[in-house]
Amino acid sequence: MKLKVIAKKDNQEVLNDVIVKIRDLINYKNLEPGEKLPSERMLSEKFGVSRRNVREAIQKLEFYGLLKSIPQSGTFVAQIGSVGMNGMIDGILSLKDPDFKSLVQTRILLELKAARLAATVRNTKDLQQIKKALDAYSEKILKGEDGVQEDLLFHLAIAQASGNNTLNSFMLMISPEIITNFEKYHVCDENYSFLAIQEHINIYEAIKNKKPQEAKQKMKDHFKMLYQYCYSDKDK
Amino acid sequence: MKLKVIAKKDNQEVLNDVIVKIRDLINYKNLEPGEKLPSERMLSEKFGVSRRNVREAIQKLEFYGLLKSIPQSGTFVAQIGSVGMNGMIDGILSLKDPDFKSLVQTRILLELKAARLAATVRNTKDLQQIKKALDAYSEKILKGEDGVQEDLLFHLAIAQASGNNTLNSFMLMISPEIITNFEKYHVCDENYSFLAIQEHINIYEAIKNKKPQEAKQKMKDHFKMLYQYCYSDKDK
DNA sequence: AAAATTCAACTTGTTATCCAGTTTCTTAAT
DNA sequence: ATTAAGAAACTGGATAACAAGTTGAATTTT
Repeated sequence: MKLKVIAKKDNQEVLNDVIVKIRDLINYKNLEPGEKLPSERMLSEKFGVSRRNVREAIQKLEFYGLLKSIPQSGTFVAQIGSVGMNGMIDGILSLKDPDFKSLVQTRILLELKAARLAATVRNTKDLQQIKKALDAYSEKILKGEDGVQEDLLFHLAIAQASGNNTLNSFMLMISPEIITNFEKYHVCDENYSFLAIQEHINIYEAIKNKKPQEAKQKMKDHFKMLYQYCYSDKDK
Repeated sequence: MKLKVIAKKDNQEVLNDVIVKIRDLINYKNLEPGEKLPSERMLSEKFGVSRRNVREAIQKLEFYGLLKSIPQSGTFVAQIGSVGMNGMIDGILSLKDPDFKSLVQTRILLELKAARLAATVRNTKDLQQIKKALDAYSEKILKGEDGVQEDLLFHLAIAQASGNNTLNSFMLMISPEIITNFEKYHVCDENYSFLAIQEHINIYEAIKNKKPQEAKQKMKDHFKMLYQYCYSDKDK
């Protein structure tokens, strides 16, 4: 009979609803940067949702830097005016889950930069970490085993060596998705993995010798196969 | 007298502690991808922290794709092996708040790519949005007002037009930090803002005419001043 | 004996309650 | 009238209790 047609909105939907309502409230009340929002309790009552839902919405907006919660005091509008606030919330609401193609595209972008930066500012400890990951990968592949994880760590070590926090954290965010997709599509077959060892060595050497442009180029070579692979047939 | 020296660890610290303990537990128990962690209650008891702290840690690890919580069932290790898991958690724990320099560096990187992509795949609606933001910015500046937010929306519209979800969400993440820093350091003085109008127009035209390389170059020109500005004196 | 079923013990997610500071309004003293 | 002190009401955060649903073993049926 399915009488529950109306019932039980998805949690994601109610979260977005609350975000919209908070946005509308800020607009309606003309709340300016630094001003205080009504308390969580009042909002939950006004919106007809649980306080938990309100908290989730606030935390999400806090993640994107639009609100700022202060314990035992209140939740405040960040130093972003009405125009920016509305534009950003629209953007946040229309965000879709990333597709594999966009992931790879962005990953390559980040990694080329990371390689160049790492070759410029890397310190001795960074280099050791990269070398360690490189050796671990080689060992795995030469034993005929799967080296997806060691491959990832090699790239993460380079991101870390880049000294760019933002870039590094972005790399960490996309890493799991990359791994699972790689394993799903079996991107790294045996031939590829074996060739990749030398490519890794090339990248490592360039970083070691502090040659930014070369590091970038070697990384580009490394991704060439991946790029073609992803854009040939596996791109859905 | 300050007898509370030992007391009240920072919330961030206890969160990281719990993450470390979860990592150690996974290692100690040799939990493999797909296997189930002990329940939140058991973990909170074992670790001597509240269940809330455990939930926070799990949610953070879930954000980075390392765990997966399933309602009324349990929390499971993602399809990432021990090596990758440990490496990523180390990376997550050693993440520092991004500095302004790394933000700008990364922003420029993302925006050059976004401009190129937008010029390739933009549709009519995307273009309208960009135009709208462009006009709003011009209007503000010509009235002698501050246009930081409208400037941001212009760039966000391009990121959206790029069709790259990952890139777009990264742009949204760094936007508020960019805005507040800009306003703090008064990056956009009147002269700069006025010149920026023409630069925006140049970028828009290139995207409109579907000329990727030109779009990238115009974006680069646009950032030239910003780049120099940030790397001259304001770089702490 | 094997398969289907029931039920009790656990699981996460949600709601309600409590807590430790903050803020603000009242009140009293100067 | 002004200011300072104090208490009461509020606030976000932490904790505890509850609900909804899954799992798996014990039990019944075929």
